[in-house]
Amino acid sequence: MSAPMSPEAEPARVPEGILVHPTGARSRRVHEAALRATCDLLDEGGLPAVTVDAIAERSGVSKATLYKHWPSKTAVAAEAFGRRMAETVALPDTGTARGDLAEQVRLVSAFYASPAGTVFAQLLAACVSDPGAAPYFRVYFLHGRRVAIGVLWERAVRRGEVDPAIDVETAIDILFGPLVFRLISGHRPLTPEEADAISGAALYGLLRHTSTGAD
Amino acid sequence: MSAPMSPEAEPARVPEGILVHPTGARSRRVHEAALRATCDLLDEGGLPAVTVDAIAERSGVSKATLYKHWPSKTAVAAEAFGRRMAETVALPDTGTARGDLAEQVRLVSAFYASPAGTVFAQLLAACVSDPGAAPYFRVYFLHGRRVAIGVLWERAVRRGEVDPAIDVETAIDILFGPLVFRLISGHRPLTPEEADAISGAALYGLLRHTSTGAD
Amino acid sequence: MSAPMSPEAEPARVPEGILVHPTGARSRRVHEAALRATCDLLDEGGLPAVTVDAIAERSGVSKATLYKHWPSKTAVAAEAFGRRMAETVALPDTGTARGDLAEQVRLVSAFYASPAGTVFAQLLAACVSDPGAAPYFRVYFLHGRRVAIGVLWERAVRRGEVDPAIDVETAIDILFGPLVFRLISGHRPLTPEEADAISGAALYGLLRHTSTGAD
Amino acid sequence: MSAPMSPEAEPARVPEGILVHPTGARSRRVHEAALRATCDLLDEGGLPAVTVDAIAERSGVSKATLYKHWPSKTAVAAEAFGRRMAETVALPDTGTARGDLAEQVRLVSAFYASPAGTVFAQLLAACVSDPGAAPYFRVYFLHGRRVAIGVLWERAVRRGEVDPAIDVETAIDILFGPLVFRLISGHRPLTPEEADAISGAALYGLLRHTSTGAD
DNA sequence: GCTTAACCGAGACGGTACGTCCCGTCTTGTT
DNA sequence: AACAAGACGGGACGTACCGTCTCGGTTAAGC
Repeated sequence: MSAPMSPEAEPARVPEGILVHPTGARSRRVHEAALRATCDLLDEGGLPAVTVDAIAERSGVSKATLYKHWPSKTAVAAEAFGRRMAETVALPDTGTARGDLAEQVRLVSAFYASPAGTVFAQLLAACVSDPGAAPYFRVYFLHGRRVAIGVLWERAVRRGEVDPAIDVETAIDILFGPLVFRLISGHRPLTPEEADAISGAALYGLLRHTSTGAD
Repeated sequence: MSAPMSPEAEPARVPEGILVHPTGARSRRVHEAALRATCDLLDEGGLPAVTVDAIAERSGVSKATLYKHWPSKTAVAAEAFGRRMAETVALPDTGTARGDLAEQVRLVSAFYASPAGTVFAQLLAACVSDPGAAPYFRVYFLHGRRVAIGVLWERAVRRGEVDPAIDVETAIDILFGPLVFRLISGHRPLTPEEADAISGAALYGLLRHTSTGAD
Repeated sequence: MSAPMSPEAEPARVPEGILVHPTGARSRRVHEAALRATCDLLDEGGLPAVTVDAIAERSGVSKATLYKHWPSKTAVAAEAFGRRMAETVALPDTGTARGDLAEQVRLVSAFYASPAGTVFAQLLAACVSDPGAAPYFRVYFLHGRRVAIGVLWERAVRRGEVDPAIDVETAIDILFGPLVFRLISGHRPLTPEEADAISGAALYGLLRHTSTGAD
Repeated sequence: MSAPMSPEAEPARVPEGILVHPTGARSRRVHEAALRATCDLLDEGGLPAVTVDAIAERSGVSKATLYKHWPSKTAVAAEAFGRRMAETVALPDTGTARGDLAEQVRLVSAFYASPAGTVFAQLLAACVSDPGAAPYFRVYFLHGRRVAIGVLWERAVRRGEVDPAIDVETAIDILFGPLVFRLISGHRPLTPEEADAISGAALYGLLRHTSTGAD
């Protein structure tokens, strides 16, 4: 809705409108303690290990206070996961849009296949039954990712390598939606080969090319 | 035992390995009663309304029996939902692959945006944390859908309209993965316009086309 | 340990030893505001409606301040209730001790059966698990009542109508203890008829009278 | 098992109407386990030590099950306390009604002044704010006591020692109500001397006796 | 009239217990 | 033998108050 697009943009601007919670020195410390404990729990047992009671016990933050800072445990986990992952964003630069995008699809595919990818899937799934947590996931995780891909796309547009009529949002979803689909439903594996097949087909399109040329 | 999903892929072979449960006349009646009750519950309150206790009470099937037929409530819901939806599959035939596929993306997008689409999202999400239910969802729902799209794709391949080097599985995921992504994360709407933007970009590819023409 | 019985005994003497709190003009205003808010809460929902948070919000007095004036919310409620009820004490004067005491038992029984009687029971009960509040209840409520009955009793003693060997405390407990017992445990109703039965038996004793006359 | 309601009337007749809970061998064992654990907790810390969580942990009975057997923790405590105390009822037999009743008042006064008396007071008080528990307290504790006193009273009536016009319920409340009042409010001590003063005044009445002799 | 110290409001916080929900297992008795 | 009925242990939920503890901001007395 309103999230600023710059890499360093502070969430303090209240993106999505409602991620508000107590402020002040003490509250900030409490907030961080809860996020740190939640990260540990995610590492140890994924999202299922993240229960409100566990966060409270591990962090020393009381349950009532947790509910004053977040609408649900999923929201805490989304913020904790998003904040940590924000550090690990590294964009490829191969010289061509084709190369950059294909590489990025490969990277994201590998990420999804990793343990962190499992957590990503659990969070994504949890947001379906926990609408209050969805904004947290979008703001603290998805948003940063989409911004990063946006940089790649803009670069490609400036170079004239991609179709400028295509919205970046559409492009992102076409490249990564297939990976998400597979991650969630598990109907196909997430291997580098599959990643290349997907990026290849997405970049060049599904329709026959020779038909436009000659033949 | 289970609904045959397509001409060649018979689930009777116990696909995915473990969809077994008691047989016999009495058991069959019990099985159907549970599925019927589950359908009602899905209609009334979506997946959250489907609890083992509710199915048992509504269907007259005891909880112990339910656990002999299915590994979890999500599995029951997946089978119930899949069976019902199997009746409503109708493939477009516009005369061109481009038209058929674009229309199908529009239809699926509309389906996802409907109440049934909400249930679909809930089931998909539930499968993440309930691995035992995932096969049921694939066999009783996804499989039929993919087979149907496969028919469209084969037709297009025979006509020479699509790139035959692209695997049908890849094509399916590129066309519908973006919709699934949006359905789950809610970061973009599922309107007909968006559906067309996606199918357009997917069919023609993200890279600039003029490059193929001249230059 | 117990409250002095004299009519003029002012609470300012700090009976029971520990009913101390900040003084000064500002504090007095705060004190009154809290009592007023507590009275309102008692009217609206009885003692259960009296929570420290509710008093604070309603009165504008902060929780920390409340704890500087009273040891617990029960103490506030006891003082608020006692102060208000102090205005409503009216002693019967029928001409005979028998009539006065019987009428008083009837009046108290009716009071116990009224909404205010419910609050009385709640306060009495609360003092069991909140020893810090008991002095407040005794000083601000019970004391006044016992003093009033003491007036009746003294009058009767002077008239020679009652047994002067019986301590006024004993007499009070025999006349009103039964009512309190019923109020708390609810094993018998608090009707005027029952009140008369109790006062009658208490005044004349349980033993057979004819036996003393004849035999 | 339970306080006899009358020589032969079994509580199974659902006294007070609603003390129902699951039956069957397993349930009976669970019921007993909960009561035993509650007794231990009462011994260790009185009613405040009886929390639903504590009963559950100590007895191995789950919270949900506890709530299927009793409406509240107070009800459990009342039943546990009542059942245990039922064993300790011993009636005096001094030869005269006067002696029997005075002795009984002394005994009850001593009981109230004992640790068990504290628990009694806590239960009585708790029933005020927990109406669902009151029937349990009446059925499992008060009733047995009142029946016992009733035996004393009947004996006295048959002997012609007490006024037959006085209902036994009234007599009981006059003799023991004062003790209960003192126990709860703490305005006077519960010593043997006070007990005798009370029973003396109650048995002979508050009015002057010389009037019956002459005049 | 100006400090300055006591008092206050606002409210966040840790803690304890609550009563509920649903799961998956197990027992009992029936058909 | 398979089933209905349903009790049970377990675990997590979200809420309600409590009593304590910072923070700043007002008084209102004493200098």
